[in-house]
Amino acid sequence: MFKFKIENRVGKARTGVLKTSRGKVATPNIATVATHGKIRILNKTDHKRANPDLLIANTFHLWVNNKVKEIRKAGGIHKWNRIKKPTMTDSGGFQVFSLGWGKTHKVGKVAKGGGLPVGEEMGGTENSAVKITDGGVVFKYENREYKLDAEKSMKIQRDIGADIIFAFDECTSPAHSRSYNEKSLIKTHAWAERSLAEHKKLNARALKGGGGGQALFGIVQGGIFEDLRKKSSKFIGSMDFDGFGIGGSFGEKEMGKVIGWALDGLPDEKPRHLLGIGKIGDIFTAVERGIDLFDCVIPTREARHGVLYTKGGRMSIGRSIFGNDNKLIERGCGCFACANKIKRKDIRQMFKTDKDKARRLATIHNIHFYKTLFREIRETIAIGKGFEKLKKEYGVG
RNA sequence: GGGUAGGUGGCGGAGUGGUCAAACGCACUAGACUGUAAAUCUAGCGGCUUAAUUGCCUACGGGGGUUCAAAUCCCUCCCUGCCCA
Repeated sequence: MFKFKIENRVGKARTGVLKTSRGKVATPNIATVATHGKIRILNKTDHKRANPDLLIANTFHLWVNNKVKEIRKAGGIHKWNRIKKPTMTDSGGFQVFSLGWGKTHKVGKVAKGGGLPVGEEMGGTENSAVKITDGGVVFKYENREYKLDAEKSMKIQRDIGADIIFAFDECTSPAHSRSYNEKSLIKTHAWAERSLAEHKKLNARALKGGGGGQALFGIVQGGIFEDLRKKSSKFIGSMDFDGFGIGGSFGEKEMGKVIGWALDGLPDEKPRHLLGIGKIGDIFTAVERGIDLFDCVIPTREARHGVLYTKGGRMSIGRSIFGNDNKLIERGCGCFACANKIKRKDIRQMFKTDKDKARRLATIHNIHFYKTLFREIRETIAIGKGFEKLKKEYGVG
C-alpha cells in the first residue's frame, strides 16, 4: 500500500501524510540513514528509544556485504531487522558517485560555496573504481567487481523489500562539466525507464503472489544547470512513478535554485524527496520550495563524531568549554539522554571513557532533535504561520 | 653488598657523533562531516617571534671531560627497574 495526501499548504510548502503498509509518515519528514539495515551503533532498544519515523537503507552496501539473500529468506528487511518502520532503500546510484568521481574529485555532493563547475572535469579525470557505461555500472570495491544496472537494482530492492525504493541513476559530481551532465542525464533517464519497467513487472508478480507492493520513486538529475534540471524534471515527472527524488550535486549557494528547477516539472500531488540533504538551513530552504521528504547522514554521523544538536546551535561536545557545563544537552528535550538528566559535561566525559555509550546517546538525541525540528515545521505550516519565526529559533536566516 | 638494564617533551617510546625542537603512539586543542569507503578524517601540539616552515632561546637525570661538532664517546655522582646475596 502506498498513498500520499497533502493536507496543508503555505506558499509552496506543504504538509501531508504518507501511508505505507508499515504505517504513516507525516511530512515534511526525514529518513534516518540505516545503510546496513539498522542505524549505526544503536541496538534494538536504542532503536525504540530513538523511534525514527522513517528509515533508509542502502542497496549497494547490503548487496556487497552479502545481506540480500539473508534478507530475502527472512521475508524482507522488516522481518530481518525486526524494525517495523516505514523504510526506503536507495538504489546504489549514489555509490556511483561516492565511490567513483567523488573520490577522484575529492568532493561531497554539496560543494563548499557555489559557482561550480570550476572547469571541465576538474580535480582529476581517472575514475578507476567505477566504470560507467550506457548499460550500467561496474564497481571495483574491496578487490572485487560488482556489476549493477537498473534491472539488477530493482531486483535487489525487491528482495530487500522496503516500502519505498528508488530508480537507479547516476549521481554526478559537483565538479562535473555541463557536457558531462548532459551525457549522464541521458543515461539516468534511460535507466529511469528501465527501472520503472522492471519494477512494474516485479511488483505485479509480488502482488499476485500475495506479497506487498513497493512504491518506486524516480530521480531528477541535471547538476547545477537550469535547462537540464527542468528537462529532467519534466521527463521524470511525466512517468508513472509513485514519487520523486531530487538527486545529484550542486554547490551550497545554488541549492535553492536547483531545487526549484528540479521540482518545476513534477506533478504537485506526488511526494518529493530531496536525496541526501539535511543541514538545518538546507531543510528550511527545501521545505519552503515544496520538498516533502529528506534523508541525511548528518544527525547520526555527527552524533558519532561528538556533535550534538540543539536549538542554540551545534555543540562539538568534546570542546573544553563543555568540561564544566552542568546544563542538560538541551533543556526540555524529551530524548532518552535528556530525560535521564545527562549533563553536557557528563556526555563529554563519556566520549572519553565509554565512547560507544556516548555515541548511542548522542545518536538518539540527534534523531530526536530532527524529529522535533520536523514536527515544528509541520505545525507552522498546518496553522499557516510561524515558519519564519521557527527558522530564527533554529538559527537560520 | 654484587651484577645488570635503563634515565629523552604531559605520558609511552624512537634516535646511538653532525641534516634534532626530537620519528611514531597516546593524551590534549581546534576543525570538518549533506541519497554513510565515515565508531571517520584534517590540522596544531617547548617558549617567544615573523608576511613566511622567518629568526632567536631552552631541552635529552646532575657535574666534568674528549671533539670543529655529543642525546649519542669517556669519567663521576644521583635515581629507577630486574636478578643474585
